[in-house]
Amino acid sequence: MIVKRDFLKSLPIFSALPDPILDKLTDRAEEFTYKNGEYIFYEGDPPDWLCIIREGNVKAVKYLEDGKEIILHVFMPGDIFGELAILDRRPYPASAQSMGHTKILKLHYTHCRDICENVPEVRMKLIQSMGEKQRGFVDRLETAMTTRVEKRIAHMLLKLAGASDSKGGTYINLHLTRKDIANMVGTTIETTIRIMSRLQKEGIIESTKTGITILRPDLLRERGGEHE
Amino acid sequence: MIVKRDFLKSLPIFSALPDPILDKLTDRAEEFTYKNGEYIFYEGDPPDWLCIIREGNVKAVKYLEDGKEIILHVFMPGDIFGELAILDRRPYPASAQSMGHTKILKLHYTHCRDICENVPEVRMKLIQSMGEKQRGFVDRLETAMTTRVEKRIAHMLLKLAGASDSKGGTYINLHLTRKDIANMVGTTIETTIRIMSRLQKEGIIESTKTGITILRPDLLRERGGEHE
DNA sequence: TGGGGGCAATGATATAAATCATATTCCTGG
DNA sequence: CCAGGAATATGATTTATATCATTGCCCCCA
Repeated sequence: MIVKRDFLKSLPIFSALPDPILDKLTDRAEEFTYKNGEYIFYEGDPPDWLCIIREGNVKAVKYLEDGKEIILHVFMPGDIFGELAILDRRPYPASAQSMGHTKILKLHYTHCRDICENVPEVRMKLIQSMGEKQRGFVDRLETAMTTRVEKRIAHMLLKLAGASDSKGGTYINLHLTRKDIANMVGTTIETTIRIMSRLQKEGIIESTKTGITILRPDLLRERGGEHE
Repeated sequence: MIVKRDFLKSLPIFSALPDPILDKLTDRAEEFTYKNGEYIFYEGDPPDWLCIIREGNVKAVKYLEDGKEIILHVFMPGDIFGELAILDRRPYPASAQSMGHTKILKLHYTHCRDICENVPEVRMKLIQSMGEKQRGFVDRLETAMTTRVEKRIAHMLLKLAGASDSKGGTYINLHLTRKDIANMVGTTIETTIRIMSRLQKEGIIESTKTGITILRPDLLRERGGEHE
């Protein structure tokens, strides 16, 4: 399985790994495929797996008592999630749900914990990625605390365009439904549809089946930043 | 300075530290005092210090372009903040501001980084505390994404009461202004005042100069949880 | 000791967004 | 290839909350 090995090697976290250890890791990494809407794990599950996205996208979701869904984060190909599993052994704080068809590499925590203990570079990378995540949450909170919904959506779109690898951060290579967007910014589907339609009519964004293009990042930033 | 040493020893993170290392650390820990509103550090500062609260409270704040303040977190006595300084060396993502009079112990990152490298127990504790923080953010986001302001406030009060060490989690030992509360849940001062007054009139909470008592946690939970 | 600035309180009004209601289109799985 | 559920769209109505405006209080310090 040369391809799997190369994929692991290509990840920043494992790039410094000596070959023999990498081989063993490759051996132990199990690949799974998921269909749209399937869960990789549920909130509260014992955190036994560290997951890496090979293909597709995964959303971290949480459900309120009234059934309302909150999307905490959208993971991209190459992203690692569930890394708390290795570091602190408490239950997953959210569920991980497949968006469309995905391929996920899973590593059992016992395997990578050893590596993490023994290879300082891997440990460092993992800690750095936790730091990244924390900064991501700060940003996420900033979005969520903004009152006007249009601002929240604008902020979120710009952020996603930056994260999704694309020419100049203007294309969001993701199939997001209006419901997804609503659950990311904490509003209703109807409001999201109205605002997205307005942004589209004004020529600021273009929304297709495959993704969203930000035609005028400048104007969108204005929407996201100013106090009207 | 026996007292300072004992204080450090009393912290979970340093409790496993061998005596000689603890002594050295005690020596290197500098104590500072801050008045209400003073900043311990600013967003964007180089993250040179790990801070521990000896007395008082500190809020982690961020400012939007329009000057609006967002309170990300309120730290309690014994809490550690700025720990990203040791782990990943990127600028602080938020400012730390003193609430009332505080005493802060500061450790330069070079000093504790060595300890962190060499004493696995300390490293573990630190990573665990990062995990805690991440879970805290998830919870924070959950609050922020709730639409009704009353729910958000109820959720936040219950959370604070749990964090603040008090008999049965019904007393918030903190001087929060209505503005603080507004900035924690992302609303205006007026709306906060109205909702807090209502909750007080209904006998659910009691607000005094020194803190807030939750008289009816059950009713508050209802407010925070139900869909009206 | 007296003023002044921050904080709480409250009313009136405007408005953004939730809610309710219905179509229409679009996929997708059988 | 068809049916039916999901997603998009749009209108009407209600409601929560932002916004504007004013007042009084308290406490801090000059």
